[in-house]
Amino acid sequence: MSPPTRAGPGGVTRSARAREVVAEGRRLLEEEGPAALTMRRLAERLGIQAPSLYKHLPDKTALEAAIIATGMEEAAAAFEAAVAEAPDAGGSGGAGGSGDAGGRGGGNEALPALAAAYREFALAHPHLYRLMVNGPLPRQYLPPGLEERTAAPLVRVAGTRARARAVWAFAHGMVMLELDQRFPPDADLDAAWRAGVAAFGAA
Amino acid sequence: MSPPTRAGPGGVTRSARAREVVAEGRRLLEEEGPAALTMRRLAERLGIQAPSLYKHLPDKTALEAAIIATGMEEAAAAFEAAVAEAPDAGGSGGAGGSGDAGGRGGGNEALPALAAAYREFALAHPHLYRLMVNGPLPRQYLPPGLEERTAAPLVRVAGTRARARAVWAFAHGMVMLELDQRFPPDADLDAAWRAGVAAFGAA
DNA sequence: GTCTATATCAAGATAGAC
DNA sequence: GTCTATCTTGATATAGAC
Repeated sequence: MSPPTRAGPGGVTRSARAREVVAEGRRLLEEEGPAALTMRRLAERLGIQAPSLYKHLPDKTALEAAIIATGMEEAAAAFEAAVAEAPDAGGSGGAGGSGDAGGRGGGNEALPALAAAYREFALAHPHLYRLMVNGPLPRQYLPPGLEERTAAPLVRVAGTRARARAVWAFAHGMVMLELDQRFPPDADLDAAWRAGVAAFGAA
Repeated sequence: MSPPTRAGPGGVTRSARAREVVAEGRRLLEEEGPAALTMRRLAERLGIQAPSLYKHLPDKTALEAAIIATGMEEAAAAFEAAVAEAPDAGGSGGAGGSGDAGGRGGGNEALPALAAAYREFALAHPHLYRLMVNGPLPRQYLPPGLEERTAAPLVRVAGTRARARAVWAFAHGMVMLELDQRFPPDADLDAAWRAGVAAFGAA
């Protein structure tokens, strides 16, 4: 029987064992942070020696790219669910195409829901989020279309691309400043989120 | 005669030589990025050996904190100038205190001016900006009041603290996403900035 | 204020046997 | 798929002489 491989990120075929390695790498990252994500520590957790990892992954950047891909899949699903469940929004699913550009007028709940989902994901996976957004995306190692899929819900809700980028920047900035503890300890971050969402919702 | 020292960051007295070391460290950082900012490379640029640096600075984190302080002073001055020069805004300078809270109504030019100054500073000093905003501020090593002074122009322009934090997040997010090349190469970033500034200006 | 010598640590990665 | 042995690199920092 042929080995149980599947198409993986970037069209690279990856073995089942490789997927286990990536999964353990993600666990290590999420539990102990980026500094702990070394080939040695990962091998230790898998009960093997570090050089053995190179039988499954070409190098560390491939490991990181694969971890990023798992995070983006999850984030995309969470964003899609948030928009789908919000009233007055993309209830028609993703098949409709370009017809319904929400966000016009006042009563759309999709933007707050999406903002909440974004914040929730980032705070639930701080180290993963940082890895995902730090520096240029390793696009050549990611499954085609994944980046677009992750961004799609926001583009739909925001109306225009310019607004989508501005809203993304707001959410990303809020999350990073919160994770980096740049706000005063007594700052009301819920209020800041509301202020931003209100500003973009009003226009 | 006593050595020409001055009060420095955190109230620590620092020698003239130490200030030269910090200045060279900043140059190194800005020219070659954070990975190049090592004690060895810094010493090399100064024409001395790495261990000699420890006669002037206790350790590397103190060096980074001192570099951050120089950046924050410059940023604060730039933000103050931007607000002061904008029409219908803080023309009365910084002495007036709490009286004029701009940003109400429609015609205020202070917010766009401040946003432009923020972007300009970050893009002119990308590595320095990253060092300044990456991770928690080393507040105990910074001159007292510097953080507040840097934030003050935005707080004045935004009206409320919640809005100030939201606007900061937007600007920070835009800058980080731009520096990290997370937007598509053909994205119209000026339009995204305008969309964000318009949203916060309209409310 | 600068030097030499050195301690300590840890990283990514390769070669080649089994 | 895993192992051992090893290479290569590079970092922060200390001790102690001058």
